[in-house]
Amino acid sequence: MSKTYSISELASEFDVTTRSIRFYEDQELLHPTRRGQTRIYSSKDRVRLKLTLRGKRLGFSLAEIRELFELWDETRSGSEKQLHLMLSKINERKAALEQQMKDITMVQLELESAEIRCRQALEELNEKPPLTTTR
Amino acid sequence: MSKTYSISELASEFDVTTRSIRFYEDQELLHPTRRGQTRIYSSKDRVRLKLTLRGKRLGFSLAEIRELFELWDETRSGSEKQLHLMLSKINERKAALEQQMKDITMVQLELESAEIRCRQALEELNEKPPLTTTR
DNA sequence: TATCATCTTTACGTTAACGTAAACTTGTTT
DNA sequence: AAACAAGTTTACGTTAACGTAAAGATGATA
Repeated sequence: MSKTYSISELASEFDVTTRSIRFYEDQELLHPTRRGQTRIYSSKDRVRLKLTLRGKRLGFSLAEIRELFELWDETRSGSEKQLHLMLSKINERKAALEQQMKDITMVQLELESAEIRCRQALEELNEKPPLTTTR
Repeated sequence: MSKTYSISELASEFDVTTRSIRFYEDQELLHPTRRGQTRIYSSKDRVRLKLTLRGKRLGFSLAEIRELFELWDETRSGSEKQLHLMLSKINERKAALEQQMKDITMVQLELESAEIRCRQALEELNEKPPLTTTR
C-alpha cells in the first residue's frame, strides 16, 4: 500500500482550508476514496491538489483545470482523435503561458524603473533636505 | 491639446466592453473628464486602462491595481515614508511575479512532456494499427 | 422633424470560489 | 460516561467583476 493522507494533512501542507479541498472534490478535481465516511487521499490526489493550486496561481479556473485533468485521463488510452484534441489543448495553454510570460516581463520592467525612480527621489531628499530639519 | 478618446474607441482598441470601462472608473482606476455628460479619456487614461488589463491578465484584482496607481500618484511628490512604502510594495509584487514565473516554467515543462507523450502515443498507433483497419 | 447612433444613469442579475454556521457521526482521551 | 478532536453533510451568505435590461439625453444625419 502506498501512502495516504487525511484531509487536514493536505490542508495544512498546502495551506488551504478543508472546505476548499471538499469543494475541489465537488468540482471533480479530486476523487478520494472513503473509509467509512472519512475521505482518504492517495498520493495521486495529492499531486492533483498541487497541480490545482498551481493552476490557480496561474489564473486558470477550476473548470479549466478539471478539463485538463479529464483530457489527460482520457488521453491515456486515447484514440487518435483524442490525442490530437489533447495536443491542440496543450498548444492553447502554451500560447497563453507565453503571453503571460511577456506580461510578467513587461510589468517587471515597469517595476524596475519605478524602483529606480523611487530611489532617485530618496537620494534627492537626502541631498536637499528640507530647511526645517537642516542643522 | 493632446489626443483624447471616446469610450467606444478605447473599448474596441482593447477589446473590452464599455460597461467594464465605466466599472473601472467606478472603482477609481480611471478618471476621465467630461464634455457635457460624455466621458473624455486622455492618453494618461489610455495608459491606465492598458496597465489595468495587463494587471488583470497577471491575476491582480482591481483593488490591488488601484492601490498601485494610488501609491504611485502619492509617490510622485512623496515623503520619505511614502517612498519607502512604495519600494516595499514594489518588492512584494516583484516576489509574486517571480513565483508566477516559476509556476509558468513548471507548467510549461509539464506541457512539454505531455506533448511528447502524446506524440509517442500517436506514433505507436501508426506503427501498430488496429487489425480492423489493416489491409 | 424624425430617426439614428452613441452616450448616459440606475439597478437588478449572475458566476466562481469559497466562508460560515448548524447539526451530526466516529474515534480517542480523561 | 463525558468530553473532545476530527471528520461529515446541508445549506445559506459573500465578494469580485462584470452582464443585461430599461429609460432617457445629445448631437448628427436623412
